[in-house]
Amino acid sequence: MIDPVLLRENPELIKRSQEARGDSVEAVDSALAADAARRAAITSFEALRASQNQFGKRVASAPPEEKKALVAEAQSLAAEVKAAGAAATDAEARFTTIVRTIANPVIDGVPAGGEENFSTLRTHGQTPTFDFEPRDHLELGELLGAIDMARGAKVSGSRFYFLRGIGARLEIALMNMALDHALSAGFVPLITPTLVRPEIMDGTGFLGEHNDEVYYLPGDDLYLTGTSEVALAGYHKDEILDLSAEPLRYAGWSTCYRREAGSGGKDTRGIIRVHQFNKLEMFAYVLPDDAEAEHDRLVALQEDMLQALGLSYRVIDVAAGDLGSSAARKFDIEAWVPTQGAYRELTSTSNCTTYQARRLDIRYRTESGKTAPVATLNGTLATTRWIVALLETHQQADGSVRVPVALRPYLGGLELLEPVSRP
RNA sequence: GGAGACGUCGCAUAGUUCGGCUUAGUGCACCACCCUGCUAAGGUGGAGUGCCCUUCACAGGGCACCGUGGGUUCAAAUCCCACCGUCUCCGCCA
Repeated sequence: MIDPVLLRENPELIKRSQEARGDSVEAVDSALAADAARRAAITSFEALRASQNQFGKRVASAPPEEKKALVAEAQSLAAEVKAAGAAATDAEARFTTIVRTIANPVIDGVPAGGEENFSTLRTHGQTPTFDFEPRDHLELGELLGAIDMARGAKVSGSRFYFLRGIGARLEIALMNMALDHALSAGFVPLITPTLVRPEIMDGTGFLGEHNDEVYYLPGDDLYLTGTSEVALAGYHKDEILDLSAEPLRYAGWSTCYRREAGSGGKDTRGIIRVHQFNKLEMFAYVLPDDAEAEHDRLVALQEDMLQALGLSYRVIDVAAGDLGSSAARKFDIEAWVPTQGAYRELTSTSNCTTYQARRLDIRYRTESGKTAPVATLNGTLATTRWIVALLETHQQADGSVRVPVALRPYLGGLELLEPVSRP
């Protein structure tokens, strides 16, 4: 949720952000009007309530023979209070409904516009070239006995798969490498719940524009999370954190579930876009003033990983219209996928500033002793999808795949993935 | 799944029987000051969260909050209902 004080004091800033995102600018004026109505309703309710409280004291201390008359008098006042209370509640709800449609104001420098309006911050590594016709990740995965899409579909439907043999080991290796990297950067590992309550899902902002993407279990009123960010953000819900010494940093390890509802026909081959995958996610709770520096730090950690794996990539500053409501800025790292001749997203890191924390009521104490919402940030450190870039980038003419040096310790020293005879 | 107990201001608790004397008492911890040659002990005072109003500000006033949400009532921590959570016992269990 945006800061209501900012809304009141600097609506123009929010309007500019809405404009850059391609979201409703009028929503800002509606929210201002709803805020004024809400405050007026609260004020009149509280005045009535105060007089009712006073009256209650008179009734309590009145002699029995006067009580009856006083009670009769109080009844009409009670009705007024009730009506005013209901009006205040309604006005509050209307304000909340409108204000929650307004996305986090983007940070200066974020490019305006939609998906294609990103700006490239930097690229790293030569895009790989081959003196043979490169195989795509699924063909390689099948040769290596690593990926089994057909049986995944048999058991669970399209966009499901089995990782087997070296494929399964590869994923575990990647996750462990990422975990070690996170540990050395001071992150606390957390294996998170993947089923969460509605208020947690809602608090993290995933029931808004991502609603169609989320698996829901009506029998239990629980949601399957599409990223451990949800549980990691919910972890400190309703708490006042001490961030004075240093930020709280967590590395969440979880399976992620996504319906991929709007992506029919897109990326149907292989494990690029699937309903279930594993991810190691970084999450940081920091003081608002430190958020941008932390954001840079998260990207740097991601780049370390991609560089260690010998992948060619670019870092992009995602355009305002492609941000998602909670993020004030988002950096994606996209790795080169040779057979697609394109960069594909491997990581994403968002600075949600105080937007997510305000909804989840996660605060810290300022120097004056007041409470204020913290800033939250999140970012990918490894996912199943990385296998795609890894296999394609390091493949050789015979279908074997070289293992990057940094990954070898996680595969028992294995240097080469070789085709198996019996897939 | 069944039966029962419980959920109060950071922690521990009182208050719930019989609704108003609760602006929720007490102890510990915390902060400030006082006192004592130092320390310990003691004394006095302060202190929660959110929102609204007045104010340049300092500050002041008000409303709400006793797990959450409803209800009854002139009035709810207290009565009623639902839900959530914790614990105990029983049942079930890949």
